[in-house]
Amino acid sequence: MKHQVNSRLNDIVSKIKKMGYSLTPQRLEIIKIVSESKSHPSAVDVYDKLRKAYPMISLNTVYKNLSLLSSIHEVKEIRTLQNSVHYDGDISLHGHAICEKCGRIIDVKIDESDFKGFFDAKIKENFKENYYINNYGLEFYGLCGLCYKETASD
Amino acid sequence: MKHQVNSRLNDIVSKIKKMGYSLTPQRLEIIKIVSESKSHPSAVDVYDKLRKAYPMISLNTVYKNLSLLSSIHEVKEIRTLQNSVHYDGDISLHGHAICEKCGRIIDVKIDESDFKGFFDAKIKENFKENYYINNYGLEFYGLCGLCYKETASD
DNA sequence: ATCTATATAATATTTATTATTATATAATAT
DNA sequence: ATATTATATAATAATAAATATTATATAGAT
Ligand SMILES: [Mn+2]
Ligand SMILES: [Mn+2]
Ligand SMILES: [Zn+2]
Ligand SMILES: [Zn+2]
Repeated sequence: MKHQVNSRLNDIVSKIKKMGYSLTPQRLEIIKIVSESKSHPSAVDVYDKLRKAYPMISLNTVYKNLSLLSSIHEVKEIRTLQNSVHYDGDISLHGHAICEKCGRIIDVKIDESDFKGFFDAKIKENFKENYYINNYGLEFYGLCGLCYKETASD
Repeated sequence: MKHQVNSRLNDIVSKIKKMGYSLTPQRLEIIKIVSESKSHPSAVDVYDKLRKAYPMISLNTVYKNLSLLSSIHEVKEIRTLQNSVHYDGDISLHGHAICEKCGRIIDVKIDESDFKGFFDAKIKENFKENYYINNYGLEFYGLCGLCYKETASD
């Protein structure tokens, strides 16, 4: 719902400002696109959307800003098997189902209690000392609904 | 121990043959290297090791064979944040801790009961119909022991 | 031994990403 | 407001991993 999207946007924007980065129109637009998207776009996908509002935008600028957002942990990078990086504006706890054929990425719900019961336990038993974990990834590779149907009908 | 490594090698070799692929010396050597390695090598890493025995080996051949092994699910591809593909000859159930600074990949133990309790449950509740999962990924991103120490002493 | 299919090697090309540099704009101070 | 400075953007060039192409070599089959 709109309300949540906006608060997410505000969170990112205020973090950007607090950390001393300037808020340019291009940067704001990139933040909007990536935070509102549900489709895990690549840098080029973001670039293509941007060009409507900013026809002169440089792809480099997109990469720079997505890297910035990633470095402050406001977007998550996802790597599919067709080896380009995709960006997720939803940094909440969840996993991904990645289609090995078409590359489509869809969200997989994980709730907090699952996390406590599994990830947290794994971290505790595997990384006792001198190891700092600040992120996790959970992926299910296979065939998405569409590609599954195609394969079945061969 | 040696015995297990050899049976693993035999498994792959017989699968290769059964599927109708020919077993060339180069291919055998690549299978040996990747199935015996514990360090999750990249294609170039494998290439460099190969050159001792086969100075004329082509990098393309390495890529082709690693892709082949991946396609028959006898090696797993791993992507680090520095965006090159690494190969894991150990296809048993386990996760990876990936260092965001140096890219080092180390194994994280998961036992079968954990898997049943978590992955399997997630698969069942998220992918009811028309979705085929044949692989999973579990990663912990952070700083490895060495990089952690470095950062701490800054 | 010959034939045919497949694998390899050498080379060229593609594609995603990063680096460089010049220009423009935002934040800040005057 | 204007000038100053630091940062961001745009245009361009460079890098590096992976893939495609083609010719040669080799494995497996006849
Ligand atoms: Mn997501
Ligand atoms: Mn491993
Ligand atoms: Zn698909
Ligand atoms: Zn490290």
